[in-house]
Amino acid sequence: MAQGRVTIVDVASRAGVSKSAVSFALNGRPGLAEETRQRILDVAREMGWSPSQRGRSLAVSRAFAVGLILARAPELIGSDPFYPSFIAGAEAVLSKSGYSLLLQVLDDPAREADAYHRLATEGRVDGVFLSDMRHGDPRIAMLTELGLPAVTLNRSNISSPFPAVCLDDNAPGITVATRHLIELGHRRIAHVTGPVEFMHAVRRRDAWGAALADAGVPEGPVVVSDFTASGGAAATRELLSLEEPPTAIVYANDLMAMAGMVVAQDLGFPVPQRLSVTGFDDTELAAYVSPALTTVRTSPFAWGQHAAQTLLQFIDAGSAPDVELDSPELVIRTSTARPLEPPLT
Amino acid sequence: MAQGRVTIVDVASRAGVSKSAVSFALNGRPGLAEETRQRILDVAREMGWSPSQRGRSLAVSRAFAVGLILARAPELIGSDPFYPSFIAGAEAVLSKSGYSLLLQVLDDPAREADAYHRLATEGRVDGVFLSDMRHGDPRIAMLTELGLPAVTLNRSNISSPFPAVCLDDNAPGITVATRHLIELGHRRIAHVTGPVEFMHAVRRRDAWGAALADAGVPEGPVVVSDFTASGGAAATRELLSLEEPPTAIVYANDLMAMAGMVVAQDLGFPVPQRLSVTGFDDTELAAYVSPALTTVRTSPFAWGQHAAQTLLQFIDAGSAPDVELDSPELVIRTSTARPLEPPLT
DNA sequence: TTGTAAGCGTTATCAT
DNA sequence: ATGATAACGCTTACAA
Repeated sequence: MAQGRVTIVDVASRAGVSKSAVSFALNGRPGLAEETRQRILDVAREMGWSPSQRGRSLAVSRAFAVGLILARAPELIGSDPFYPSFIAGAEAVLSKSGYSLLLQVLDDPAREADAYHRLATEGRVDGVFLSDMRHGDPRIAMLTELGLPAVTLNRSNISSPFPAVCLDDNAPGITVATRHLIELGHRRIAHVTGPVEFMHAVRRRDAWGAALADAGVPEGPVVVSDFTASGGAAATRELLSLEEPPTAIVYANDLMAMAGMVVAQDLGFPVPQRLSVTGFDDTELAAYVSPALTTVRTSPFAWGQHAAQTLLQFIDAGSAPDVELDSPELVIRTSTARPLEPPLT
Repeated sequence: MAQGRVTIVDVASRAGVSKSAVSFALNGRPGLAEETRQRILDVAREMGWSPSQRGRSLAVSRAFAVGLILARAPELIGSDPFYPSFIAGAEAVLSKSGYSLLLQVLDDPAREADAYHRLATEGRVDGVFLSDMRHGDPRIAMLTELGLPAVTLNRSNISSPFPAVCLDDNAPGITVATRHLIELGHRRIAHVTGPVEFMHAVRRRDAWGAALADAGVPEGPVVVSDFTASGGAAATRELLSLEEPPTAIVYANDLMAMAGMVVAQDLGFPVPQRLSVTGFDDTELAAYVSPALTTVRTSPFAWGQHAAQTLLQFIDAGSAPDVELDSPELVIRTSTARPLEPPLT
């Protein structure tokens, strides 16, 4: 097991210099002969030394870690392709700066406030990512209070002292999906959304509504669901048993859309002949269901990269500009087609 | 923002005792008058003090954190319901002990060794979870070398100094799935597996083979795939274009199974009439595809709990017993049925 | 250009 | 039972 770890003094004595010289060499500070610096670095590598994060942390009052707290039900996270890619993207830039990611998944959302509180008071992280922004999100007040830097993934509806890194914040992805259906000739276009507490749920709903209004198409029915397969199935059943069922449904995510397509076909609404369907996320499976799902492809990896970059800059400099990432693209597959009967005009 | 944090000396002086007294009170050490202890704790709460994790870490040479490194491609992690639940389970016990989880997702598996190395030498974590165990897994030698405690999720095929926490290690889940098909009367049962470097892939393959052998059923064809939807689709196409296509396929995970079912129906093999299909994982969507997928339900949350418990114990005590979790259960839905033609006996 | 010494906030040792 | 005092491993004035 770990015999006496090699520390900075070992390296110093081996290189015949003082501790501070080693520290300077490591951190690329000026005021060291290039030759000495090189020698020190060589010795360090040779001895397999990397500075103890613990000593470092204590000395500079930094944790060299940022946090991500997910308060959704695990099942929901599990079926969301977003997080792993986001985390991979974030990690790519964090690790370059010697930062780590602390992840917390809470099965009980009630413990959320407590979790942020602990992260802050124990000084485990220097900042956090705020995802799944909610209406009047209480976390931004909480974090300002705690003095913990943050970056919000998209915006809440309240003003925030934190930089926002936005991908599809105004849901242009849904706009283009809805337009696609309109162009195909659909006039009864429904929407299945997620819990209204989530900003992205209402933003998608609004984008859908605005796209319809823009085209002078009457607003179809909306069902508020919960982003789960079971929720998507139930919502679809509800929509298709209306007196005038829609000819197309815009779902707020792929999972609900895929479950919805199955329900539709069971109820005698073959997709896309009698019902067109669009999703959101472009999960891998979306291309392999039948019919293949027309959906909106986002790039969570890039989102993670920018979010991490912005967070680090905010931590460092005390401020960082908002970032708007490129709009996601619509991937057109076979779940969308012209409606059977032309609409009455 | 956070003005000068309150430290242990503040509490000490306010309570009129020494630093060590406060430390003793906090950690419930003997050698303190009950009255003093109480007074100290009161003052601490009153001042809103909690000990700095940084100072603590340096003093006791512990990070109070454990690591999880995922070296799969993010897409693959994203479609795997395993990790979020596992992490939630682990977190549930870690946070009770004041531990945190450090997560790293590597898009480039080549950086894996380096990642473990850094985690260890920088002293960021006190131990790690080893998942996705591989054949002759190089990580266990690496970690013994580094002196970093670990817990393996299931076993590798080589001996290990680390405790193993096992769920379905010998793939009884696949055994029961295969038996289920045999009992239905299938005699040409194929298998689609994951990359053979992964222990769980070969264990599942072996379990499938053993179940067939046990029942005196000839071993069907095997296609080595990659746990992705696209891989599952390709494998299925391959199996169904054989001269004697199987009447049932045991897939090593749900994603491949769901993609496979679609391919089968496209190729004129309606499920379950002409082809029975079983999956593995019981993702949420499995119940909402058509036909609903018969699959094996595991409990990653419990796995996470036990793994964390074991890891903490191993870190603390230097040893911990292996744990075998309950076998997963087979969830029978509508993707499996009796084969059309009775087998020739 | 290099070395010395004083923190950072704990815990742990050892007198008192 | 209690209180100095020395680690822990690093950074950073400041002195040489």
